Order: sequence, then C-alpha cells, then structure tokens
Amino acid sequence: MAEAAGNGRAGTKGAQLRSYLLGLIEGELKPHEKLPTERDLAETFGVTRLTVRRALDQLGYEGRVYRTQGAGTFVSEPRIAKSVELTSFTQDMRARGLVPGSLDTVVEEIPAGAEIGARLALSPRDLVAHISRVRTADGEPMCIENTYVPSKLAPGLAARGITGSLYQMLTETYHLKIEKAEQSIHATVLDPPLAKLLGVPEFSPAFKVLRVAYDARNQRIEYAESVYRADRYSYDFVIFRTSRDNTN
Amino acid sequence: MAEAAGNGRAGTKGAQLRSYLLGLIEGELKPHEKLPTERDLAETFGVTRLTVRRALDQLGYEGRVYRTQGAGTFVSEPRIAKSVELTSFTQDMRARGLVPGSLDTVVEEIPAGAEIGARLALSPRDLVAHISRVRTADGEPMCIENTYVPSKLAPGLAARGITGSLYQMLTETYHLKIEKAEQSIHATVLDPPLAKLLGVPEFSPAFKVLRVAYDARNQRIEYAESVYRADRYSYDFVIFRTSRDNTN
DNA sequence: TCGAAAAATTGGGCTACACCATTTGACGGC
DNA sequence: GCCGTCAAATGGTGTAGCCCAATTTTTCGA
Repeated sequence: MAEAAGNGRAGTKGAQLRSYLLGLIEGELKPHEKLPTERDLAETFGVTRLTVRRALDQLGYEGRVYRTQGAGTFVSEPRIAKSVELTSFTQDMRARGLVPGSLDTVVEEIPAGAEIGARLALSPRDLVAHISRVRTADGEPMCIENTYVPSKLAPGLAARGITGSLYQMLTETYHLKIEKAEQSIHATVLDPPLAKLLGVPEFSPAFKVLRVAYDARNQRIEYAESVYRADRYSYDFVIFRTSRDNTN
Repeated sequence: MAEAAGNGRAGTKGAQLRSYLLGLIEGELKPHEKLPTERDLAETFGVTRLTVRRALDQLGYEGRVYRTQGAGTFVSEPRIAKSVELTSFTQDMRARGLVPGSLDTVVEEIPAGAEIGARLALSPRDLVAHISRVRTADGEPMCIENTYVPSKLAPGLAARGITGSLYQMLTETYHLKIEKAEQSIHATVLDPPLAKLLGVPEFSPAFKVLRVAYDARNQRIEYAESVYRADRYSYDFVIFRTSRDNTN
C-alpha cells in the first residue's frame, strides 16, 4: 500500500504519521495489540507529542484504535464497515473491492424548483444539473441516485455528461472539493417501479438517503437523494459520548 | 477527586470554554454569524489558543460551527437531529422534549448463548441480564428494545429490575460509564407481531439497530437490539472527508 | 473610479515544555 | 503465597510562542 498520494512526501507531518500508523494497524499489529507510546512516536519521528496526539486522536475517532489513560493505545478489532467517512458511491464500491457502474444515466439541466432549491439554497428558478442513474456493483443494481448540482458552480456539466465518478469530475474539472456533508437516513419500502429497477421483490425494505454536500467554504455543491437496497447495505459506525454532561 | 463533583465551574478549561461557546451558539448568535476569533477567545479567557482550538474543533466536528481559514468560525444552521452523539433512549427523548416511558418491561437472567455471547465477547454459558421493553414517548410506542448486560459486570441487575434509564442505573449503581458504542443500522419491515406492539400497520418500514457499547477501558458493557418506527425516526448526521487521499 | 497589489486578519500546523490522572507492575511485608 | 503500597509508565490537559496558508480589508496607482 503506502498510497502516499502522488506527492512524494505527503503533506503535513501529521498526515505522514497517520499513514505510518495506518500501516502498523493494518499490517504488523493485531487487534488489541499496543501501539508505541506517544512519547516514543514523537521521538522516533522527530515531532512533538501534540502532533502525535492529533494523529492518534483522529484514528481513535475513526474507531481504528482505542486509548486508555495510563495504559496505552491499542488496535481496535477490524471494523465491519465505515460510514463515518464521506465517500462517493464510486469510492465506496472500490473500497469494498467491487466494480462500480451506472445504468440508465440521464443528465439534464432543469430549474431547481421549490424542494431542490431549498436544499441547495438556490432560487427555484436557478438552474441545476440533474443526474439520474442506477448505480451498480459488479453489474448488479445497488442503488438509485438522483443528484443535483447548481449550474452556476458547474457550467456545462449537463452538456458534458457523466462518465464515472461525479466527485472526480467536480474536483478535476470544476475544482470543487467536497469536504463535508449532512446526511439524513430514512427507512422505507420499495414501490413496484423502484423495486423493478433494483431487481428485488416489491415492498422490500430500503434506505432512503438525503445528502447535502459542502466545500470547505460551506458552499453547497450537491444535493443527492439515493435509495439503497437494504439487503446489501447497512450503516455501521462508532459514536462517542461527547461532553461530560451528567444529565442522564 | 471531589474537586469538580458539584462542578460550579465545570471541570477543565476546555469544558468551560465549550459551555460558553455553546451558550453563544444557542443564544446570542444566529446561523452564519461569526464567533470571536481564536486569539480573542484565548485572551479573554486567559487560555492558550490551542485550548480554544480544541474546543472549536470539537464543535466543528459536531457540526455546530464551521470554520474557514482566513475568514473565521461561524455558527452552523440548526441541526435537524443528532445521531452522532451517544445517548440512551431516555436522554434522546428528553432532548426532544418528550417524556420517555416503557411498556411490558421484562427483566431476566439467562445464559448469553451463541449470538449474544459473541457480541459481548462472553462464553455462551456466561449469564447476562436481558431487558426487554417497548419504549414510549409521551405514551406512544416508539421502539422495541432488547438489551443484554453481562451479569458479572452488573450483579443483581435482573433481580433489582429497571425503573427508568438503564444507563443511569449502570452509572450510579455499578459505576459503569459507557463512553463509546459501535452501531449498525439496517432497514427492515415490521412483521405482524412487532407491528402490533408498535401500533403501526403490518409491514411498515423500520430501522433495526444493533449496538455494542463500551466503557473507557474498552470493556463491553451492553449489547442492544432495537427496532424503531421509521415514520418517527431518521438518522441525521454530518460526515467529513477524513484524509487528503486523492483516490477518487 | 476601479482594479490590482499590499497589508492585516484569521484559522492551520508545529515546537518545546510542564504538570495532572490513571493504570500497571514490581517490590516488600505479612 | 498473597496482597497492599508505591513508583514508573502512559495518556490527558495546559502554557507560550513560532511560522504558514487562505481570506479579507486596505491602499494606491493607472
């Protein structure tokens, strides 16, 4: 592995450290084995403890390690899945070792209308690119996706069409980097037409996911409504008790 | 100890700062208004910028503020719900201004068996307290909850019975503080008996949530299987792009 | 007058150090 | 041999200050 992401040295020291630690976690160490101490890591990498802590804290938040005061930092048991990270369908499938694809892709430019406009903080008259497609993994339908992107942020997107990853195109062509998203997950059942599209029995359970994605400047880039087959999907994540409120 | 018990001042400086900032966010400031700068906060509170940053970063992670380099830190639009935080049903309902309750509570002590044992990392023969109840909000059924706690961690729990919040009892009686949980959310439909318990039509959509909860020492405290009415529940959260991988 | 360049502001990352809180393990008394 | 005590190890919180990167504001010239 050692993805290293192009760029020889990888960005910050914290990021380098993170890569190294991920290597340890996925390579040498087994679950519940102890990582080097913060002070050791700081010394061997020539950075401060604070920098080490930031990297370890992040991994802790992602559920890859757990930390106990006085004892040490330990590798977590392997995660089943990970929905805490922001990924596109394409990334998600590739991470699972599946080949992502699309069926019935339709791209059009339409006025946002009331609902989509509200989601993207646009006037109902503003134009958006609407991408509708059935997403597949290894050729099998997995979800139905309707994505909306403000035309003024990505002019000509509708004309250009979508080949693979929308996120990739947004990044490379329009320099729009999505950094954050608000997601709302609902449970539903598939009505006959949707069930047929996904190739499952009518009234099968499904997830309906609404997502508003933002860039670093809190600008709304994308609104997406997706319907996922529940037999192939689950959401798995780690949550923490945040503050020290005694309000039980 | 003793120090922060009554907590007139709340424990750490970071926590005090957090409280103050939450006050600002929920009180004086409106969405998209600018918070004081890190340097200002540091000075007025007599703490370092690092301490301020930690508090602000945490709020950012929780989606209550957003930060833009060079510009400032701003209040986010109000959250619809929050599932990023670890709460008990009781806490969750109270936070929404509803009165939590229980129906048909059954508490028994049984051997863990294969599945529950695996979830709690116990031998199938080890005893667990099994609590089964229909949770209500303002008297209306909201979810069906089956909770399992290792008997050796909470001896006598089955005999003692449950009155209100299990989490509260675990904390106060057994000094078991849950700090982290792994949650897995599935979509399903309600079979007739469950539908009847929840007072909704048969085959209504629902969430099935599996949760393993840990304390600070990564000890498994609780395993819970819950079924929530989908018409009353959704999961809403904020996700971030974690690292700087260009692997689109 | 307006736009581009320069300066100030503000968050992001890091160094170096200090002390506290909890856990672990070794030592020693019984 | 067992168990309590105490010191060492380890993560948690905090101070003080530095430079960098992105954004916003100001300045100044065409």
